[in-house]
Amino acid sequence: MAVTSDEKLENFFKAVGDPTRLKILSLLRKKEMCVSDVCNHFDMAQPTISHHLSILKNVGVVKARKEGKSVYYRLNPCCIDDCCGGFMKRFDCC
Amino acid sequence: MAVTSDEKLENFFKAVGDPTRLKILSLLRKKEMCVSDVCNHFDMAQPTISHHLSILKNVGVVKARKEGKSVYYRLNPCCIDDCCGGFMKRFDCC
DNA sequence: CTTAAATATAGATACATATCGATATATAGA
DNA sequence: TCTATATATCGATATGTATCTATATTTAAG
Repeated sequence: MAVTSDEKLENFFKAVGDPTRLKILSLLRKKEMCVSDVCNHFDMAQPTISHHLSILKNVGVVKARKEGKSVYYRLNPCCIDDCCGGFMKRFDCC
Repeated sequence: MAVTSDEKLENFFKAVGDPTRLKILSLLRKKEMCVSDVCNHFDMAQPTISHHLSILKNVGVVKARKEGKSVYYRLNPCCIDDCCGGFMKRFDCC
């Protein structure tokens, strides 16, 4: 398996090293959700949530799917596997 | 095994989500190093490196040992295992 | 075609953090 | 004890980022 680059790891860890985004990921653990669903779990403006979702999407830890007026976000566990697993492997933690 | 808290994960990911600190961790992969050893690998002032090392130490991913005038830092793989492994487990990535 | 709803983008601002130089602290050696 | 070396701490500054409001974009419904 190819080694995960430092840059990818850095961006991934930066993305998940934020309390709001950690909570969003936990929300998406069981089922996909559209933006307004996610918003309902936070006391933040909608553009703020959109911004967090786009950061998560950019690193690949969530994926988006458009349906009608809504955009549904879902978890992409492969990304977590790649980054966390790759990081652990680098330090012989597995 | 106890679940790793969101706060611990957040601080761990914040700590490793930085290019300088990622590189420091890679340097410590094979052997422990004192602060000035680490400094020799960067084009940064010594207090900056000390600051990065203290962040890594605070989250537990490195440990420090004093010997004479020097302070030696070494990797603590258990912490990586806990955080990355715990995160993967949370999302059924293992 | 017009309106309403869902989401994204833009611009502004406040807060966090990375970095530096100066300096304090601790320790070994003369 | 005095000096030199290694590291940490402090205060200042510049850069990055989270957040907001306002607005643009897209799509469904009437």
